[in-house]
Amino acid sequence: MIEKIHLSIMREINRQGSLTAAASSLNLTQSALSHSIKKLELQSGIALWLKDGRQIRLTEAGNYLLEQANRVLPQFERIDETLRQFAGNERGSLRVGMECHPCYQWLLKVVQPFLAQSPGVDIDVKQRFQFGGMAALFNYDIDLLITPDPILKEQIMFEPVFPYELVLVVGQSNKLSALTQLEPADLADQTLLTYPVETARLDIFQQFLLPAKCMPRLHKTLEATDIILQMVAANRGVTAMPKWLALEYAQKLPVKVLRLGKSGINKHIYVGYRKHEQHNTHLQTFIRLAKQQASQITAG
Amino acid sequence: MIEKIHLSIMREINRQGSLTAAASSLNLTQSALSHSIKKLELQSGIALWLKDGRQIRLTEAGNYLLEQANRVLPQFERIDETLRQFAGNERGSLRVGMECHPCYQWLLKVVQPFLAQSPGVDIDVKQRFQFGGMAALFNYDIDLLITPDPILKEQIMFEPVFPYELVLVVGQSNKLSALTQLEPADLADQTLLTYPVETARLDIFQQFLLPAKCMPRLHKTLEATDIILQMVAANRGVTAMPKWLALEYAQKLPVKVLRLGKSGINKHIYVGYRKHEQHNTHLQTFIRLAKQQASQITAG
DNA sequence: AAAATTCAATGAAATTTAGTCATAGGTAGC
DNA sequence: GCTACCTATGACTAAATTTCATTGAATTTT
Repeated sequence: MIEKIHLSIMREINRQGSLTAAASSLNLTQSALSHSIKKLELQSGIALWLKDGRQIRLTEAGNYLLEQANRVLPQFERIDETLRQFAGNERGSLRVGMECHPCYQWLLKVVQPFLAQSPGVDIDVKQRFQFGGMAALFNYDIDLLITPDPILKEQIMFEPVFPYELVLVVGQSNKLSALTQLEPADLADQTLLTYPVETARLDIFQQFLLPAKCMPRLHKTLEATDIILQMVAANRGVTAMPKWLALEYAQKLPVKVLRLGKSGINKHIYVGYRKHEQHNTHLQTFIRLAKQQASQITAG
Repeated sequence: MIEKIHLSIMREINRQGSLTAAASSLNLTQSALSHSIKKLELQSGIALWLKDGRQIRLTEAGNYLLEQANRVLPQFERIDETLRQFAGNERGSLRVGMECHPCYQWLLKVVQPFLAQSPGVDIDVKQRFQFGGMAALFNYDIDLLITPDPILKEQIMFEPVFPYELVLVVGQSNKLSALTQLEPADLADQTLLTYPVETARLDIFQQFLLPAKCMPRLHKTLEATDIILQMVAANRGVTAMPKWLALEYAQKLPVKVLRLGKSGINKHIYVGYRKHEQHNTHLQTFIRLAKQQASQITAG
């Protein structure tokens, strides 16, 4: 069977023009090379060189093997180089899972500087999980989970990166827009618009409506944040979202931002990762950039 | 540096799902494989597998290497297979040199059955030589030389494969067409059409005209046999060619075939090859088919 | 829950392989 | 014919790979 060393030998003898030169170029003695090629020709059962006195000429099979050497060896060199990059943390990918729909805008602002400063590292964002974000983290489907609802587990580490207040957004023509804060009962005659996820994961239900045993008149789900906001602006419903995002929309659309309850619903966005990967460079770079971006938004 | 064995290990562990299974599939002990992968990871400076208890999962770098293994290893398998074909004489190529323009038609009839019976063997025909066919044979530019004029040399072997008579072809409206044979002087008022090669290699000059110190009225050269014959048929000149070929044309065109001199010019086509290659299978196959084809033409 | 089974890791020993050394036989150029 | 250079070969050595024997750990079976 042909081995990589055989291809190297073919190439080097061809480059150098003689066994002796090729041998020293391969850091071998001439003797070693002579033994090697003899064995190679014996094993493959075919002459690769015609040796006429001290001049060496490739046979047809030898020429074929040389061509293959010139084709295959660069592939090995490329593999070596790429592995070196992996080892030097200059290459890799970070698979980010998102359990926080409105965070998408913010994530984009983290991804951009990350890609800029780590040219060899790719980012993949996943938003749908068959068994939830935690399971995805456990199963190595993702490396980082962005979620407002961390589940404490032994092998997973969570860090808060972004404090936010969940607020209600209503159209300016909505009767609620007269208020600055509201109580659960105020939603009894409203249409609530949310992302299409289980109510167990919607804080407006878990932390506001359910404790007060209230429900909105209607609950509709929509995929896209922009469309939800358009609906709210047209007074076709109300929605809950992080204050920083709501304020951004309030600049462009006729909507108003209301506090939920007296002290507001205050939450954090967390990033979670496998504990034993806490020293992963890409992971930490990403988290650092995430916190940085978050503080800019919070401050602004 | 990554070696072929490393790629094989990556692929086999992935295929088999465990070290133990991969080891036996590679005809190694589990221990050997364990040592190998440890060394590989140590050398490359990067973990290729995440080992959680007894279950093995590829890291990102490992997955990359696996992909490369699945890409590169088949190339080695292909190389092995091709070399095996070379060794078994099922592959190769025969570079045929031609110093006999009109033989081209005949050569085609030899090439066809050759290619049919040696599917792995290619034929390359060369007709132009910087320093002549013999030099090409010496320099390994060709493996076989087809020529009517063998030059006897120590290391080159020639065999006659095809006896032929050189005849003159004239148009039916040419005054010479009344004859059945002619003398050198008869060409004194004729235009002679030949291939564009040195007169030293044209037998009509060497063996017919020059000994009698005669010359044709005009000597024109043309590349293509078919065009030469068209010219002859239109009585724009006369030409010399092997009788068997001339007779073929005489069936299709208004031309007549004349003997050159009383007993005609009788020649042989020879094949020459390097003596030490006399047992080369492809060479002998070709020569055998050539003789066979020649005898059919001579008989017919 | 205990026992049995399967799998991977490890150190030491054994084996195989590859390489070196020393030398001989050729070829090309002077 | 001399010299320099190249390749081939056999004996020896060093290095690597592989095996053996054993351990510890994770699953599966009973």
